Amino acid sequence: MDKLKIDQIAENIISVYPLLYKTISRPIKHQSITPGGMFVLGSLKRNGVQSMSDIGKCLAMPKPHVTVIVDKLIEEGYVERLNDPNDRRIINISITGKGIEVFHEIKKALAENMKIKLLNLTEEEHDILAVATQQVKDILTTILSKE
Amino acid sequence: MDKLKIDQIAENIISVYPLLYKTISRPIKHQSITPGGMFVLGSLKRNGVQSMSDIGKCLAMPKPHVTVIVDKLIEEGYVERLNDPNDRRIINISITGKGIEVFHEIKKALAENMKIKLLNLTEEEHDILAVATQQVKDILTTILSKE
DNA sequence: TGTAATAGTTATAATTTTGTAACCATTATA
DNA sequence: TATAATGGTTACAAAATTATAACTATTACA
Repeated sequence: MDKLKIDQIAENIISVYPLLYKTISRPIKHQSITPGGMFVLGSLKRNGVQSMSDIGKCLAMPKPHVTVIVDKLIEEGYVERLNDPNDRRIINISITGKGIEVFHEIKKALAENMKIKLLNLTEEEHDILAVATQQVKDILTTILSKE
Repeated sequence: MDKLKIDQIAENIISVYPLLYKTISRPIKHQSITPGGMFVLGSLKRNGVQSMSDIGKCLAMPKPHVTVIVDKLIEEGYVERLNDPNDRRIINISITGKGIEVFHEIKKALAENMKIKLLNLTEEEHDILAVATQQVKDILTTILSKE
């Protein structure tokens, strides 16, 4: 286990977060959705139907918080509750057409917002950023979905 | 401008954001510092002395919030106020030795926390993550340092 | 069957973040 | 000099996140 490399990863993550935050939080503003709601929609969009616990695990979010967020999303018609036929304790959450729509809208606003800034980059940097963000996403997802 | 690639970057960023936040916020808990305080320390550590407005701009944080956070950081002795000799309206914030210390402590806790999870990864994945986070950091920093 | 474990909700409180408006001191400018 | 603009603080309210504990319903298992 290379200690130096882990320190570097930690350092990078600490500095990247506020930067990401800056690029992401603005487009979400003015929408009828909170950041938490957006994350839940994103998780459902990526992973398909998920139980309440699954969502909490995926986003490292406490269960009561998931309940609150899902309640609000249902109120807006962005997701719906489904009973699990095999285990009646489980409640599966499914994103609706309207939910997918609003998710794309926000993603479009985010892309639009980024496009202005990305204009200053070279084609090569675009490629690097596309691959690098994908890799970070994949690996962190793997790490955090365990247990 | 490759629209598809930008969409992919936007998509990745939306999914990475909550994951990063969770990896950061957990180790910070139980410390005498909030995520916001951590971001301010990080900004000062990377950019050196900054005015209140600079901090707000760098972190896309409203000014009153910066004041509140800096007040708390000063209370703990992690940063200090410096008067600007050229413009008496400006107050520059400088990280102290104690601030650097606590920043490193938390980074160590973050690294420690990640180490456990990183154990499940291959050496190759470690390399990928180290490089990828570095690239994301560098490129986003470039983009956002422009105005 | 009886007990423990799991899935989810409810309620409540504390903390953090965000937003707004008013305000003072200082600087820039017409 | 009078006025506007800038940097920062204060005060307040609202929203979002986090944490905890108690609770119901269902399932697993000894």
